[in-house]
Amino acid sequence: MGSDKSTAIGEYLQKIYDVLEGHFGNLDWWPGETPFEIAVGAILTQNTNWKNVERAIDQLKSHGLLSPEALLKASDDIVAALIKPSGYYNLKTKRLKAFLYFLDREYAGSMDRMFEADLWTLRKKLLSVNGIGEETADSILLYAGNKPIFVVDGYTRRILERHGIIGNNWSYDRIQKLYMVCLPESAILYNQYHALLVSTGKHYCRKPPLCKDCPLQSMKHNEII
DNA sequence: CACCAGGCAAGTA
DNA sequence: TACTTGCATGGT
Repeated sequence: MGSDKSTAIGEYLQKIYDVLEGHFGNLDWWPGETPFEIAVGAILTQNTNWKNVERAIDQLKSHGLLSPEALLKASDDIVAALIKPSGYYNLKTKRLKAFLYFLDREYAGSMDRMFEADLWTLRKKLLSVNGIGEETADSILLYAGNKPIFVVDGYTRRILERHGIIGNNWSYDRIQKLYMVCLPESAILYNQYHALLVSTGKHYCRKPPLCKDCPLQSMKHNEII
């Protein structure tokens, strides 16, 4: 991995990265064949198990609705029925449509054209879409658009908290900046790092006594913060 | 049976 | 600003 900004926290975050990468290897995220599919997945996976999201995406795909034009034309009832396994299906139908209207209005329905926009300007615009919050916006930017922006999720927060790196009241922005200030600006790095944190969160660090086989078990928490 | 999962927005004080 | 609640399926 590249050099850091030579702070204690920066070195610590890199150490975590190295340990996790040694354990999980190269994960090459996000599961999804096209940028649009990834954006749809980012919305559908809100507070939802990825396995359920896969079912929903498979259904959209098998009905030929995994393109902005097709999905925009499909009725809400049809979409809701197809994405049912992902939960909150009525709400998520509205959120998908809100994103589609935005994409159509601002970028003629083209993901490519959307990603030509300036990163932070685009982020702000995505956040103005109803149903797209910080994590969803950043997931779309990083995983669909290959933009160098760090994604913070529940797993990230939980792992950092448990290891004494952040407090329980740190804002999304603060955690995101912690990473982005300490680590080199790299979409490839941020992609892999977030994927590693999610894998860690899924398999370990679930309930408070840290499990013995957690890859981070050996890490010291030397008075970070 | 309870609890969780790759959140978000709207309502309340 | 800082809580609280609704949204919903499928797995453990």
